[in-house]
Amino acid sequence: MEAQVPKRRPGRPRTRQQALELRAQDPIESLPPTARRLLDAARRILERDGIAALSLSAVAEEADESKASIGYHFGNKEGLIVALVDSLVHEANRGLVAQTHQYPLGDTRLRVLMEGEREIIEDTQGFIALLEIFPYAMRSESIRGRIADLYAGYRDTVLDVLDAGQGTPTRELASFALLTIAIVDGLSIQYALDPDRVDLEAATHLWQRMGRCVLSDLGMVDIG
Amino acid sequence: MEAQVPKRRPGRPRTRQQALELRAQDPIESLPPTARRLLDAARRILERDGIAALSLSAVAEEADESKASIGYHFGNKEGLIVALVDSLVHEANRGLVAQTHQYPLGDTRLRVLMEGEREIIEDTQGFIALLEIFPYAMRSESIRGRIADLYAGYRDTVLDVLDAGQGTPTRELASFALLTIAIVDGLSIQYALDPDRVDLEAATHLWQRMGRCVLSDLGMVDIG
DNA sequence: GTCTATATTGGGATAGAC
DNA sequence: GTCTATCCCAATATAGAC
Repeated sequence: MEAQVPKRRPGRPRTRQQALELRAQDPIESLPPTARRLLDAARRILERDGIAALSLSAVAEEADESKASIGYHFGNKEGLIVALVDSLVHEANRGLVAQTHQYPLGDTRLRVLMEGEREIIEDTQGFIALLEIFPYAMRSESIRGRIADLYAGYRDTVLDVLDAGQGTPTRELASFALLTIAIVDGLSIQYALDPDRVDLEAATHLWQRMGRCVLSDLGMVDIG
Repeated sequence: MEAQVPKRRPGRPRTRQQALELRAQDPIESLPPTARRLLDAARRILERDGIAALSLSAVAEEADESKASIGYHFGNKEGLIVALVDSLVHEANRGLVAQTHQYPLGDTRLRVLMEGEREIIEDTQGFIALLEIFPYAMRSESIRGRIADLYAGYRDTVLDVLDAGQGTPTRELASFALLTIAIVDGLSIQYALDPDRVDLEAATHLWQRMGRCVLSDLGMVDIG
């Protein structure tokens, strides 16, 4: 009896348009019900108890399914984690896009983006879950590629906010997107480790000031 | 036969002076030779093969010692990892302090700090090792506290560079230190995941520009 | 497709000789 | 202080019945 292998293996998207399309499809909606229950259970365990607690037995019990069904649907543990990453990545993308695209282009949306960062940092769950997977990601080409694509998507979203996404961004704008994402991650780490000694309010305020400073220099936006 | 428990348990340093003193002592120099070999072996395995490969058998083999000796010297695996974190933390601190303190105060040192960041990001080994431990850290109070102290030390070092360390920093300066460290970590993550799509050169250049912009605003430094 | 039962491995811990 | 040998357990994977 052959174990089923993960089906879709989409190539890394080459253009921003392709990346946007990739973000649109839900990787878990097409799964059989049992596989979906298993995946949901895995996500709950990862976020509640961490990667160390993510054993096949724990997943089976949490999902109220059998251990063997994991092997059937995902091949092995690696396959389960790949699917889990896909689901986390999709969710994370959906969240960011939803948060920014409900606002009009330009000044307001940028302010929303930067102020929204603080909420994202305080809601560390999703990010922490990805950090827990990081050790796996650095050893598995397919997992690392998926997370790398997630980050590329994040950067594209920031670019969309800044210039509505047309054309090739300047080197400065691309760098600004890189830094914006880096700030979110970096602050999340320090805040998760030690919330008492990390003043997110002041930090995001200063970061906004720095952004305003350089963006007006670049002639991009004036959010005063 | 009682297992030996880790000896030093220094309280969390309360002042910047205490933090500096803490950074001065080497936590592994006082260890017996066998314990030291075990710890060095653990560090090699962590950096080479990741946390998943850090089993007691692997450590014993790499160190050419017996598995039981780990239990004797460190109590259990958790104790070994705590000691490992101490050693990584000490090393990381030494690196940053050495890099900044060889330069004169003020403008030059700040530029060195910011340009040195790029090297730190490209040399991801130490940071990746800490990230691999992150899942443990979030579940173990003593490990998390040690890493939190490391970050507090980093931030203090940045403050030293900015104002030579006297007095209580303003909220803005404290935030700047926070952001500086966050940038290093955040860029490291994106660079580790996908070096081809991350232009460190341009990103650090833009970050320097943003720093210059806001610091001159604050009347702190002019590194033009 | 799903389950029970089991094979097999490898990990962490420790007793007891030296 | 250090080693050998062993114990116990948890985990993954899979065979085979239904």
